[in-house]
Amino acid sequence: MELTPAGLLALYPSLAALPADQLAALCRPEALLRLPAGTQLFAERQPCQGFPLLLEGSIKVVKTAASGREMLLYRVEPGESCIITSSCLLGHAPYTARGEAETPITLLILPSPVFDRLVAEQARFRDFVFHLFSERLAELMQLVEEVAFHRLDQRLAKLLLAKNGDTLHATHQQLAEELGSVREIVSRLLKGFAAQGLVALGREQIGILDRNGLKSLAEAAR
Amino acid sequence: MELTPAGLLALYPSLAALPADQLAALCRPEALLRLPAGTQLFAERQPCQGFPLLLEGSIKVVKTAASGREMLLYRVEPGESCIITSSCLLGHAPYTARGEAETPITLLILPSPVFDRLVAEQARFRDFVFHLFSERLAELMQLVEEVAFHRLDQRLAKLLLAKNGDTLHATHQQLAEELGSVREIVSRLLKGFAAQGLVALGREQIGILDRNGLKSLAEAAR
DNA sequence: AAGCGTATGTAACCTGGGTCACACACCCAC
DNA sequence: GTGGGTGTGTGACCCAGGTTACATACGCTT
Repeated sequence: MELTPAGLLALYPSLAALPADQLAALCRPEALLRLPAGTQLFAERQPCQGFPLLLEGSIKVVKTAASGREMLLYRVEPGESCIITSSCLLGHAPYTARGEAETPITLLILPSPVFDRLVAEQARFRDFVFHLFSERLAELMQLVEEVAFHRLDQRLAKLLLAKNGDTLHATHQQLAEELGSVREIVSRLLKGFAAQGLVALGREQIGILDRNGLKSLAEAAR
Repeated sequence: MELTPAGLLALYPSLAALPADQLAALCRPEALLRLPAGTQLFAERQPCQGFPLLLEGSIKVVKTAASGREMLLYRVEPGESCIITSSCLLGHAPYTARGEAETPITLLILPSPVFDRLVAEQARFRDFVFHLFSERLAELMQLVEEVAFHRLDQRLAKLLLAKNGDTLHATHQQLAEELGSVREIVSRLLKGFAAQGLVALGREQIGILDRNGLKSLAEAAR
């Protein structure tokens, strides 16, 4: 991808206040960081030297249990920032989660001084950063509720609905890892869904047959 | 409580950069908000008109399930801010959790303009705010892990250990609500702890007999 | 002391979901 | 073809924890 100032602003309108020359400087190809899928982003807690903006691809943030089971905390998509990475910069908190590139990704690292100046001078950029934080907080609070109070079939149904498109490509193992469960259970539940005509199962793919059915299952009282 | 500038700074050193007169203005008794225990802070999502600093008391932030079961997400203590409240200000995110004064509390609301100016001009205050956010994020991520992967006895043991002091005053119901469980289970587990000589049970109180024992239980592989 | 409200004990039972141990089934490379 | 890797189906079993339904027990008021 060629990154143009206009393209950058389209993803990050809150950068609008940067002078044109600095914007151009950020867009130089050397400023971009391209990493292959599977890269571990902050497992090794290397000190991050800036505020990362995700331009392309997707990052998943994951907790790993002692047993080896995994669970997705959230994803970072283009237009967002991997605030968790920046948090070690901003908040000096040690994080225990793992960040991993789900796809090949392109990052733009806002150097610390640039970030500091933007936050200090640009109310709009500040709002953007605060917004990122509070979105994540809200998401995590929601996740706690779901894990603590909702049954797995409901969470699975919700997960299926969240993927847009009629058919979705994922292994049962991958779904289990998003939910913090194990493959067998996901298979069992999916079989149940299929028996109710909610989905059609195939190797590495799941066809959504009845969105409304799934939705009502996901929202059922208990 | 009489609030003096020195007292305020002791709790919130990051306010050090405020000019003396403004600091004094914040400390006027009229600026303080005193609320009785049990006050609902942002259930009704009244728009918050500033950034709240907690001076005295403690606030609990709680999720309530459809079934009526509750679960503590985190507490806000003096020296912190109820960022979640401020988040609706900063991030415009709708929150679904409930905030409640656990004890009588004293709040100081930083008016929006003062907050904005501090964040814009004072790197130290900015750091403080970012730090609050990232602490909460880390805590919530930890909580997700515990709820998803740890058994209740381990979480209960950890909870008991977290309270300092040898004996702790709480009903089983209250402990259950912190954990997102129910009274009977907490009673059952506590009975087990007592049988192992880890705790001594009494009406509305629990004596910690063997901290190390509890600790090793809390950290056991599974 | 009678009576009520609140905290606790506790047993029987149920169920969701995790574990184990397989059997297949598909796909691709050789 | 054939054989191995990767995904899936499935049944038997187990266990943590939630539900229901009580029985006490303690402490307070009247």
